[in-house]
This record gives sequence, structure tokens and C-alpha cells, in this order.
Amino acid sequence: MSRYNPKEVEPKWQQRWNEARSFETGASKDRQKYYVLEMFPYPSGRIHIGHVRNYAMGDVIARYKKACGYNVLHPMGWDAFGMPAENAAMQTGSHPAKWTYGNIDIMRGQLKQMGLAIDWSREFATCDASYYVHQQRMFLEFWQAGLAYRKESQVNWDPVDQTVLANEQVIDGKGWRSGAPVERRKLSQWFFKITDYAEDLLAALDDGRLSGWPDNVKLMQKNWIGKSKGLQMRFPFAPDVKAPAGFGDGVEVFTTRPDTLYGASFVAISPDHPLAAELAKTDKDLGKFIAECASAGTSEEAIEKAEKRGYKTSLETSHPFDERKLPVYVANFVLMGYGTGAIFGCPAHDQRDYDFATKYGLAIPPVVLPDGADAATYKLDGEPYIGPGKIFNSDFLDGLSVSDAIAAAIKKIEEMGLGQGVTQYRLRDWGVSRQRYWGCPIPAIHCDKCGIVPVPEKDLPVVLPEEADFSVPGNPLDRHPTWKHVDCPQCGGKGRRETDTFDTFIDSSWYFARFASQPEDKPVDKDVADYWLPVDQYIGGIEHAILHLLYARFFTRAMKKVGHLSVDEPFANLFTQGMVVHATYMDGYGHWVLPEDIFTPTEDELKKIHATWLPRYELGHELEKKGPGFSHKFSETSQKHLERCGLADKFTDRHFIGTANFIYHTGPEDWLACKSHEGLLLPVASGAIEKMSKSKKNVVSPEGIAQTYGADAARWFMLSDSPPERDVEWTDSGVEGAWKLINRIWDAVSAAPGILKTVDLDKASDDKTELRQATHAAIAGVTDDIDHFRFNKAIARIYEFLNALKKAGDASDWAKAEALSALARLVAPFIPHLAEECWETLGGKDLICDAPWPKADPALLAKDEIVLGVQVNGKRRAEITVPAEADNKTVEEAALSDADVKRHIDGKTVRKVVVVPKRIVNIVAN
RNA sequence: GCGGACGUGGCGGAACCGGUAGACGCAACAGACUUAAAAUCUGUCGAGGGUAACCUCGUGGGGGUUCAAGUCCCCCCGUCCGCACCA
Repeated sequence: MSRYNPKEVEPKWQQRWNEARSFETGASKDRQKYYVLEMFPYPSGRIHIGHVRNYAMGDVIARYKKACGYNVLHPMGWDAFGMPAENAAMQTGSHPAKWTYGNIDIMRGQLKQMGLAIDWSREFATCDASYYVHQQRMFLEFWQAGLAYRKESQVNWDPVDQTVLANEQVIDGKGWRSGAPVERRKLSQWFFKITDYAEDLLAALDDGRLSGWPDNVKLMQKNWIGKSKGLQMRFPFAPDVKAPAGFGDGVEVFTTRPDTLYGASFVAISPDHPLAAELAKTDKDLGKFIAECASAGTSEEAIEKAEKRGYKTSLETSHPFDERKLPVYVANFVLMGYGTGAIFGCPAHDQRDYDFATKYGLAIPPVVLPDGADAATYKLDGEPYIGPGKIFNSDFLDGLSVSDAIAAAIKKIEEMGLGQGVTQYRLRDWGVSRQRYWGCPIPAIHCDKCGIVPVPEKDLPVVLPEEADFSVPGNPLDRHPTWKHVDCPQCGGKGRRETDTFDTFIDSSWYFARFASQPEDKPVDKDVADYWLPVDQYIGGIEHAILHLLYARFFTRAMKKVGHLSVDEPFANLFTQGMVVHATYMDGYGHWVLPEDIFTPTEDELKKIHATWLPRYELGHELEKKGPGFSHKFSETSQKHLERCGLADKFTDRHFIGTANFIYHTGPEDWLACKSHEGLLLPVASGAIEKMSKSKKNVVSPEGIAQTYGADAARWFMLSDSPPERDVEWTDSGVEGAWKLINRIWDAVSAAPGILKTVDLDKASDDKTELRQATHAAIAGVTDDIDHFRFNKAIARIYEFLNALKKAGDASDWAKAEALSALARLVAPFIPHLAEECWETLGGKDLICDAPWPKADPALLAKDEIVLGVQVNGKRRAEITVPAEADNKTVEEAALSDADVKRHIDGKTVRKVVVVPKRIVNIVAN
């Protein structure tokens, strides 16, 4: 019996699959299709273990569905545009294209080593002109169809890097790379009209079109779209007010609480509101106030702390229902981007309005009376009342419930012609312009005469210039000496290319459609795309729950509108897998340490470490307990050591001890060890188990694992321990366990070489031995578990099956052959290389990746006898064995005559016997 | 602040519609094989009590519904995630 050697076996089968083109998807449409897709990777350099988990899951599904007879599409490509390539160019001078394609070559090789059942013939990168040309084409179509437009908008501008930053790239009001305070600027940008689909994107979440999506993702999308119904209405200026030019009608506000209109005591507009800008022209102090608001931080913290501030303008509006006049403020807490950028303030029933009114001494009249309160004596108790109740102090609304009053107020305002009920969304149009080089060029030309003009179809693709200067910040396309200078396609005069490129989220918004069909002259061949779409199973990280998935859903609708697709929803079933996490390690100097550099010290080594490091440790503890500025008396040994090293006085230095911060929290007896560059022994403490990241060095390389244990072991372990949607901790003992399993399977198989040639499994057997029952239970269980994405349970069942197989030493050859044949096929989706090797050794026909999935025989799943638990007064007291088909009466008699049961009901009267068929018997006695 | 998910042995986790809590794996311990170690194999493995059969307790805490609760309901505690001045 030879030991299993993945280093030889894995490449051998990868080559066979390649030669047989096992995973290239045919064009035949006669079989039922199944499209399984994992979110494609960004080519950052090397694959990491998280990729392995992601692609292993998709691979299980792909291989399983293929075995079940589906026409499976399982492609791979590269999300290849993006900032890291440009950053690399700035740092190393390597061109983004060279960097990106180089990484792709490396990562493709690594993925192939994983033995994934991927149709590599469909591979592409989004930075291929042959891909993005269609993106440009579709942009022009969207533009024509009114789905793309240009407008001025506020952006986060990094004055050092000279680029627009996404909100996520602004940290505490500063640019994430430059650290410079971010400015808000108005820029003319391209937008996609995703708000056109707000209602449908929302509706599909609930109407069954996305029944295959996890609830949490649907909820996040729902919140993101943020639908709210309310009233948009106008507050006319008071008769004696001179309205500013262009604003004669008054102030347009949005509210979800028109029931509280009688509680209004002010009107507030956003500092970014056009009316504010107009007023600032003649009011310097207001201009100053607006500037202050603009420079305030946009971080969470800043918003949290930001005080409600307002500037009282000279304007006043009339209340629509009574004689009151309401002052108009410019207020920092009113957002221009939501609603109309203006509100009416009802301090009694809104926290923000309450804070504001308190600060500026405005009236706070209550208009909602909580149930059970007395209208005559009711007073607010230091805070606004947000809950339900009856409206009062409100004339025609008095006595109505909140919801009835909302309807009544809207009706009245509509009758008065001051506004109408509207639906608002939090979702805003998708700004897609980026001042970057490494992205898809936007095919538009600016002409002084003709305005903005589309690049004619025949001139597509607009490709990036190869030469570009990355040595200074800013957009290399904009400062390129020649690229942007072109003639206007309309008038032939001098024009300039659009130098912004597309947000890379666009690239990933339709790649799944391109995988299905790749004609040269259009984005997709509609017939072929209609066959493959939607993706039957999409798999990826929860971090894409909102943006990527929402954009892809929008893009699919937009592609449908311009005639490329027939579906609304791109992904029928979505699975969000957890991350791979790993313990972090830090040495005594406070440096992160790679797991592979750590070892368990011998006793001698530990003594040496203690001699040097215990004083620091002690000190650290004291510092933790007492805070800085304490005096500490060292133990005698520590003191001697310090003096000998000349460190005695240094230990009062906070910085010095700070370096050892991490190790204070671990007992010295638990210290691990590593060696410094100079070869010195250092203590190492293990810390939080976190997402693997380069900066914390808690990474393991998939290549290293594959070298030691093989790709199969890595795949098996990634799927075995935790449920797929949860995080899994990478541990050495875990992979070793997987490696053991591989050898156990190999041992079982190699004890019966050629058994599938000597035993004819087509000849039926009426054998009903335990092994056969175990075989069919395993088939049924594993099948069900894979169908429900429970890979960890499927794996547990395979272990159980393997244990049963080992115990069944005396089973017939026929039963053994059946068991081994099933075993190989059941493990094939998880550990495909070993499965092929087993299949060959057993004497199976052809490749196992083409073999059909085993079928469970229902006759063998049904057991003749079952074991039932018997409870007395709800506590389990005995077990009885009864025929599976025994009726309740027989079961009851068997239970009552059991010796243990008799003992427990001795001296009591049996009141009731509950028999739950095939589950349990409960005897109630007292 | 709003919304959501989760909490089970030393660890990762099973437990389907409320029906024998702890499947399977890891770690640990004992034994076999070995000059020895590794590997492998066999066994033990929630806590407490008992020679034993067995008994008591036990799914974050408290209460409730039920013949029966990890599972359902109410309250509390804790962890994680999303959104966040959204009118």
C-alpha cells in the first residue's frame, strides 16, 4: 500500500481534465442549464486562502450539478481595473497594465493548481479592450435611452492627490492616502439613473424574484434604497417678505409627518440649498456660516458630535393652516441630498428639531397626545415624543390617529394646491466618473460648439494611451500631451476627450452576462444569454451585499431596456460565504509575526526568554493596573538583570515599555517564540483571531499548503469545520485532519484495487446488510446537504460513512464495491484529484468527473426496526426497540412493559401516554 | 439612535415541523505497535455524585406556554453586522 502523494497525483489529473476538455461548456441547449459563479477576483498579486474557500464552494456545486446531468457553466475572469494598479505604478514605476496582466498570469496558475472545474476558454479581464469596448457601447446606448446623464454634483475632493474620493475613502474628513483635509467641490460628473428603478429594485426583494437570496442581504438593500412616503409641500413666504430672485414661490419641503404640521415652529434649509447661496450673496455672515458647514468633518464621529447649528435668515414663511409666521433658518443638520433639502421643524416630535428649537429658543408646541395622557395637563418631559397617539391642538386633525392625520393633512394640502403626497428614496443616482487612468475611458467628447458629444460607434473602443506619467498625483489622462485632443465628431472642430474613466463597479456589473456569450460585435448574443441567465448560484462575500449586487441588478435592468437581455434579476440564488480568519501573533517588540515563523520554545529556550523579558512583563502589568506615572519596585532578579544590562533607568520610559504592550495580556507560561533578524529569541503572544490581512501578517499561503498537503486537503478543510456562511478559523491541526482523512480514503480504496472490474454492480443485489444501509444513507444525506449548501454536514456524513465502512470488514465484495464506488463519487466534488485516483484504482470507467451522481435506494433507507426514547414526565428513562411500522398501541405497550420504565412509574398512576410515531414516547404519571 | 443576526462541552460545530442535547471533526488522556519518536490503530472524553446499575444538574440570565423547550412567547445581559442628522 503506497502512501498517497498529491504532488504527483494532482498535476496528473489536472492535465487529464485539460486534455479531455472536461469542463468546457458545450453550446448544446438540449440539457437543463446550471450557471454557477463565484465573484471574480481582483488580480492583486497572489490568491489568498479566502479565494480558496470561495472557489472551493463554487466548485463543489459545479461538479455536483455536472454529475447530476446539468449542462454546467462555471467560468472565471478578472476584475482588473482599479486603484491598486495605479498605486503600484506610482510606487514602483511599473505600468498598470504590465502589473495587472503579470498578476493575472500568476493567479491563474495558482487557481489551476486548486483543481477547479472551470471553463477557462471563457476567461477575460475587464481591462481587455475586447471587454470594455462593449461597456462603452452600452454607455452610449444608456445615454441615448436617458439612463446616463451629466450633472453638477458635490464630491469629496482630495487636493493633494487631485482626485475625487469615494465616501469610504474619506477617513475623519481626510483623504485616506494623502491625509489632506477633504474639500467639497462641485464637479460635472456622469450619472446612471438607478433611481428610475428604485421601485422595481425594491419590489423584487419581496415579490419572490429574489426568493433565493439571504434575508439579511435583502434587508440591507431595502434599507439602502430607503423608501419613505410623505408629503412634498410649499411654505409660501409671509406677505411682507420680499422673496429673493427666483424663489418667489417660497420653500419646498419634504416630510413624512404632515400630521404634525400644527406643531411646526420653523423652516430650515440645507447650507447647500440654492436659496442659501442666493441669500449669501447679500449676507456675508451667512456666507461665512455656509463655509464653516462645508469644512466640517463628514466622518461618523464628527456627525455624532456636531452640534445643531443654525443661521436665522431675514425670511419668514406663512403657516399653511393658520396665521403664524415661521422663521427660515439655514441649518447644518439638513441634508441637500435627501428630499428637497429643506424641512419644517416640529420640535415636540422630532429629536433633531427639539435640539435645535431648545438651542434657539423656539416654541415647542405638542400636537401628538400619547394614549392615556390628559390633553389639559400633558407636557413634554425634557425630550420629544416620537410614539403613537391622538392628534390634538391641531384644529381639523384633532382626535385622529397619526396615520389618519397624515392622510388627512396630505389631502388638505393637495386641495390647497400647496403640494402632493410623494414617495422619496434614500437611493441616489450612481455617480460613475473617476479621475483615474486605470479604468474604462468614458466615450464622450467635449466640444465648445456642440457641447458634449458621443464618440461615434465606429471609433470604439476608446483605448487608454500606453504612455502615461504616474510620477505626480492627479489624472494622467488629463495631463497626457496628446490623448485628449481630438476633433469633434459633429462639427469637425477642435474637441477634447472626456478624461474621466468609469467607476470600476461598472466592470463587475455585467461580466456574468459576458461569460455566457462573447460575440465580437455586441456585448452579448441575446439568445445565448437568455439560455444561461440568470446565474443559478452566485457566491461571494457579504461585503458586496449592497453596492456590487445593487449595481449589477440595475445594470441588468438597463441592459434589458436597451435590448441585450430578457431578465430583470441577474442572480437567482445568492450565497454569502464567511471569511477565513486566523490568530494574530506579536513579538515582544510589538511587531506582527507570520504564523510560519513561530515555534514552541523548548524549556531551555523559555528560560532564556523569561530571563530577558519577565521584567518588561511585570512592568507592563503594573502599568496596566495603575496607569502611567507610577513607581514600581522590581523583584530582585529583575532588578539585577536590568542593572547588568544598563537598562534600569530606561524602564520608566513609557515608550520603551509600550513596545511590549501586546505580551502583557498573555501569561509568560503561554509565550511562544520566534527569532529576530539577528537570531535572538523573542517572546510571542497570540492575539485576536481576525480576518487575514497582510498588515497583521496573520496569513497563510495557499501555495505553501498545497506544497505540503495538496490542494485537496486545503479544499476539504476549508469546507469541513464551519458552516459556509460563517467565518472559519485556519488552523494547522485542521489541515492535518483533512490530510488524515485523505489518507484514510486512500487506504480504504487501495485495499480493493480493481474491485469495480471484478464485481458487476449492474447485477442487482437484494443484500440488506448494514454496509449497504450505510452507503445509501450516506448518498441520501450528502446529496441533501450539498443541495442546501451544508458542506460541513456533508463532510461529517462522509466521515460517518467511512467509519461504517471500516467496521464492515466482513461485508460481501458486492456491498464493498458499491460502497467504494459511492464513496469516490460522493467525495469527488470536494477532493476531485483524490477521487479520480480512487476511481482509476477501483477500476471505474472513464473519468469520475464525468460519472453520474449516485442514487440512494429508498428501500435501503427505511429501517426494519427503530430505537425510540421513552420519557416519564418529560425525562428520558429508557430506550425501546420496536418494528418501524409498529402502531401506536404496540409502541405504548412495549414502553409500559420496559423494566426501566416500570421502575419509574412504580407506585404512580399513568395519566396519559403520548406516542409520537418514530420519535418518542412520553408517559405522564403521578 | 434605528434595523438585523447570533449566544450549545476545552475548541469548531450537529440537533429537520417543539420530540433521546452534544452527530462529525479538532484538542486532551489512556493503551497497542516501536529501541525511540512520528505515523497508524483501539478506547475514554459536558459537570457533579455513586463500587455499580444509576441519579442530579446542564444549551448566556430570569420568567412563561406545553405531556415535552437549545428550538415558541416576554424581559434582561453579551457579541457581531448593516445604516446613521434620511425629516
